[in-house]
Amino acid sequence: MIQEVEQAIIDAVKKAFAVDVLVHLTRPDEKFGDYATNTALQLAKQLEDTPEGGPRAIAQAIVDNLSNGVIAKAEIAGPGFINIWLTDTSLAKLAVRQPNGINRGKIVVIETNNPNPFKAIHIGHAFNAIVADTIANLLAASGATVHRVSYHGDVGLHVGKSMFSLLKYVDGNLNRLNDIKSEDRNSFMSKMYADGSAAYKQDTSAKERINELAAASFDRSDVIYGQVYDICFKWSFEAIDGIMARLGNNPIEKRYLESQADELGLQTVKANVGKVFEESDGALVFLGSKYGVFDNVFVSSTGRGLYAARDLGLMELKNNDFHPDKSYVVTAVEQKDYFKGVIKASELCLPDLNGQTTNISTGTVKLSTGKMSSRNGDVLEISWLFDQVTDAIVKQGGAVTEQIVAGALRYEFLKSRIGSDVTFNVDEAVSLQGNSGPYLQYAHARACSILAKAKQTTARNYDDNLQLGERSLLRKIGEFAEAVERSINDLMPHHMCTYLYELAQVFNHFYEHNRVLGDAREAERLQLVAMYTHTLKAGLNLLNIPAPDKM
RNA sequence: GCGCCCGUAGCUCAGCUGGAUAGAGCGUCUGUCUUCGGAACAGAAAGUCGGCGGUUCGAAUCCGUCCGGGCGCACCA
Repeated sequence: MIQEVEQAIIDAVKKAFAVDVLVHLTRPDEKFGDYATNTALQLAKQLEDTPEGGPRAIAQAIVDNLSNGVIAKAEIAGPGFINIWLTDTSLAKLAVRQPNGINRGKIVVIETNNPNPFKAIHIGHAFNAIVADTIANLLAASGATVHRVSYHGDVGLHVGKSMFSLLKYVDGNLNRLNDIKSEDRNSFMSKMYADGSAAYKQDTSAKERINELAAASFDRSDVIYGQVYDICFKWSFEAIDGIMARLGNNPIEKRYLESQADELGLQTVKANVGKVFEESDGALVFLGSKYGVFDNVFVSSTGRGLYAARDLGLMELKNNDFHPDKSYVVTAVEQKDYFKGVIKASELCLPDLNGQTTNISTGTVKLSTGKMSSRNGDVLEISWLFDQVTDAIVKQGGAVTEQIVAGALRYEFLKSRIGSDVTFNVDEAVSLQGNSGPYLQYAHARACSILAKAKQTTARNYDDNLQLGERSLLRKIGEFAEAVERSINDLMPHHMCTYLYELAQVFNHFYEHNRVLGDAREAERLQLVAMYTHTLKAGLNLLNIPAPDKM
């Protein structure tokens, strides 16, 4: 349909001016039609002898030569825009169009969560996980075969810090751990890590001890150490999996651990010393400054592989497991430059993986009180946020369901453009009105309730006789595929949120002003409502937000 | 110091391959309720799009510069 309109304009320009143009259609304000184009304005620049009357005259010539069955009306407006109205039948066809599958046949692997064990899961983790999971959905909607994986730091300094506090707490008696109730474990782990971090900073003997405990995380030969580690490791992943499920994330297919990536990464770095990496102060470093990224240590002077080496190893593991065309890693923006370096290094020593990995960075989640820091224990734990949303629903007088809680949280995190900082406002996250997840869910449930009460389900063709409110709704439904395509092209879920919110607004307006059941146009309107619920649900599904029939 | 990002209504944000009167939500104020679900709808007030300069018929959008804020820059992850 869009191509038909574009072609009609191209043909008209050819007829009137004997030149080829690129036509760019936009979706203008509804009062300006279904599509608009500034082709005449562009043409004014391109044509050597501009006709008398300027862009508006050019637009007139185009409109005069416009002939196409899908266009009902074309008008010239403003400095020379051409506004186009489709026939209602064309609009109805647009409304059932499927998005383009631009990634059909491609294999994609994406990390959809990566909180570290031995630390608390906070809202920053939730934010990243929700964004990554939704991007995975978008990739799947574009036709790709998507493999969801996760990656976690199970070894290293942060483990040493937590183990320092944990071993002190346990003091040889494992029952002390077993006494901690499951709902308290996340904050317990958070405290253990924060205490360990503080000790590391303040106390040099503690620092030495923590370094030993960090090294011990690789072999875990000490019996008590191993037992405490295993218990807390299990707790951590129970918490991670539970929270990811509560957030509505799809399950992962494979979990990677840093301890698994370590050996491969270390080998790769060592095999490329002299070519890609150089020795410096006993460490193996990548001199990224030669390539416009910063210098970074991959292997420490003690010979241990660091985070960067493990990321290299992880790339190889993923490649061996899935042979993907693309691999996405969603991280906080703090790691943006770091990833540029790792990706650059990987291009040099793993040429087969060239162009495979893309780092998508999400903005920093900040609190109104300042930046979150898990080192200081200054974080908003995700369970606390679940409770806040639950309370807000109760206050509203609604029935609390996991679907609404998850919907509220997901939508809040997805509705703004990814990449820039997010100042996290709890009151707004918890809001159920206006531009929010529950608003959309409600708008869905309400429409479903009309359909449930309807007796007839006759399908109708729209013979270019739609009433105003009906046409507005159909027009908006017809933008669905474009919204999906926009989201996929940019890998930006917020485009979908914006569209769905507008769609629900148009429906709510329609709902207030047009009686469906018992009206003379019941059949036509019922069909519209059915198309609307179908579209809204499809959009919410893309965001992994449940669309309940009742709430 | 070097590099990257951000600055749009009181608050939180859309809009950025340049285009029509810069749009939402929250908050504030005013309405709608014998009708399909009021988590709704209708309306009002609120903006030098950080400042200045440039490119252009046309700039929130592109370029330069300054101011303000954030992040990153060698053995943490």
